[in-house]
Amino acid sequence: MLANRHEERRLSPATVERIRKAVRDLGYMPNVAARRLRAHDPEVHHIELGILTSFEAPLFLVSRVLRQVQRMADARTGSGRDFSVSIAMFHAGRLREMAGLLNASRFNGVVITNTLPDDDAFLAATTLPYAVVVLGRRLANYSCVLDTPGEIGRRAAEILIKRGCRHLVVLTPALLTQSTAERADAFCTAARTQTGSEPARVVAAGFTPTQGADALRAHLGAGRCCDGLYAVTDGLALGAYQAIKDAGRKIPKDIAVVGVGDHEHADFFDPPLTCVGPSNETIVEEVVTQLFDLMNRRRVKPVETLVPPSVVMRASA
Amino acid sequence: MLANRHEERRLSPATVERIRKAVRDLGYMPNVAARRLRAHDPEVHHIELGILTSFEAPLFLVSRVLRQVQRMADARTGSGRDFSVSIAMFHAGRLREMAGLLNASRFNGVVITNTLPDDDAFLAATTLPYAVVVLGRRLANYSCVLDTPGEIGRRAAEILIKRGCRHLVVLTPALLTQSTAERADAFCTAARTQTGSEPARVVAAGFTPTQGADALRAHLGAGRCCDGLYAVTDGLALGAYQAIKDAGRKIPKDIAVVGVGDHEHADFFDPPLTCVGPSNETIVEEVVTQLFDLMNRRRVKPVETLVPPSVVMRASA
DNA sequence: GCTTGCACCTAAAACGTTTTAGCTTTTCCG
DNA sequence: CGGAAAAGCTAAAACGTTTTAGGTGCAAGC
Repeated sequence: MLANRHEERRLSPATVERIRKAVRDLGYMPNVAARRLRAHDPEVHHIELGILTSFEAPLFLVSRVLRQVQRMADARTGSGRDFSVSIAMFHAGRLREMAGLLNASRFNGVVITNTLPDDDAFLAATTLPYAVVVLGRRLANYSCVLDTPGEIGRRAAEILIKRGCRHLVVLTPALLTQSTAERADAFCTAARTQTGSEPARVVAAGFTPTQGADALRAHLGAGRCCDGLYAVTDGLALGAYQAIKDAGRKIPKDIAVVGVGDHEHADFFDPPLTCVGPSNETIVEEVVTQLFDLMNRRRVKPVETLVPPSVVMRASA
Repeated sequence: MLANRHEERRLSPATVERIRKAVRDLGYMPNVAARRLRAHDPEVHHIELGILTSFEAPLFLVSRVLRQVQRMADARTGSGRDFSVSIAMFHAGRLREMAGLLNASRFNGVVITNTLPDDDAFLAATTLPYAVVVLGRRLANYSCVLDTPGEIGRRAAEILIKRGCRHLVVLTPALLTQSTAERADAFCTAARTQTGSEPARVVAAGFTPTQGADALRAHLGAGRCCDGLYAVTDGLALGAYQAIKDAGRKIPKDIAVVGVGDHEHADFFDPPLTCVGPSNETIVEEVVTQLFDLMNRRRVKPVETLVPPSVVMRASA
């Protein structure tokens, strides 16, 4: 019903009310696609960008990507172009069910992240016919931006070993993504070759601090010795802090801790968390550049970008 | 170009490549609105829901709202309905510039939050012709869900006073939203009437822990006495922790701290943060219920819901 | 009684895409 | 070389909405 334009169309209040009542009675729900099609100015192309992430994953990196995408979009808006940017979520492992992905009727370009193996299989099987950048997974048919989990794990081990730690522990969630698994493996390999002994693997039920604390508490409680910890996620590191303090140990004197820097406030942990992990700044920059390059056809073949890790030494190791 | 259906249409590879080249050369960008209009099954109504927040604001509450909206949407999907849910961001104070809001060509229903006064003025002036729920602001022409900042501030003061604190401080950002301003005022009023003296107001440049730490450090450094602190935002509380510890004081022995519980990990702060603030669980539930009620026309007149504060006593006060 | 202006109604066009059907051309096979 | 199948081309219809244009009826003003 005339998106709110009854005034300039000089409809009488009675008619407006009559229409409104009919709308209510019929339970009418307008079709936004039709409205947009009709309403838009034929001169300007409307471009829809999306950042696709799973419900389960944290939004720290995603929101940084969104902000950067919007910044680029704002810079290019005007002169026949006009962008909408949004975050959409899928149930982990069920990306294929997301409406409008396959028939390209929802986005002109997307950044996809936090996928599970099922999602990766889906993506690998069908090349989506628009601009796609995958963050954190290697898929041959798409442009990907990846951290280097092997190097991350290795450098985390080095930091702890250089401090003199000899009894290492790696704290991981039960469901490993490709990246976290590789980080943990590389950490163990590096530790084994340099100290001669295999680090203990402590497995938490999930990603939350509570789950991390529970897992580590059980490990420490069993009397195992531990003087250096690598947590593959900052949330887990935060839980580990609590378990360590509860056990009466000091960070970093008794147990040094290294995290990955995927938490907004890692430098306000107590003590501030030393991090070896993907360089978020660079990753975001790279992802967004590639997305726009793809849309402008400046690039046609998919590329794979490896972003070297960033190391931030703070007080925890 | 035929959303990836060249195989079943039996186009020769040569033609496909020719078309692809033409597409590239022309810089063609498909119109998703047109595609959707054409592609969708006439039997099923597609409903588009959005959560609108400002770029500057944290996503903690927003992501909880999204998850809850999606849960309701999933439960109602099927039998002629089909939902898409997304987060869209506007530049704080410039909500009016967001494309498709005024002409209702983007969403069938929205939750709006983290608005600034300019945005509120815009909303108050034009009644958007679809389902709208405003979170955290009082606007007569929309359904609103609000916390009770007055009560929050008052109870925060009570907690500190009951502990025996007499030299109170309230830590706020420079740009106050309606809620944070009311919280701080109520805190001061309650403190004044119960202790007889006015709390000190410490103003941080912004919302980040760093800014909070800087502001409080300056205050403590100036030798002012302080034994109880209320931070109107958890981010600020986190910064305050650092400043307090740097000054060699203990929490809560020397300075007790109360936050608001808007941070995901407030119970993993060291010591865990006592919070008096909006009850996120209830707020999210209420917002989403109202959104769906509006869309189903179960409710027609806007309502205003006040959500009483939740108090979580932890170790910091 | 005639004009004027207002409120309302109706029909048709337009937005950009995909699908369908029908027709023409090319290719393949014996 | 004839015929069938494959591939290509073209035109038209459809998706749901808003806008435009044109028309009808009614009241007010001369």
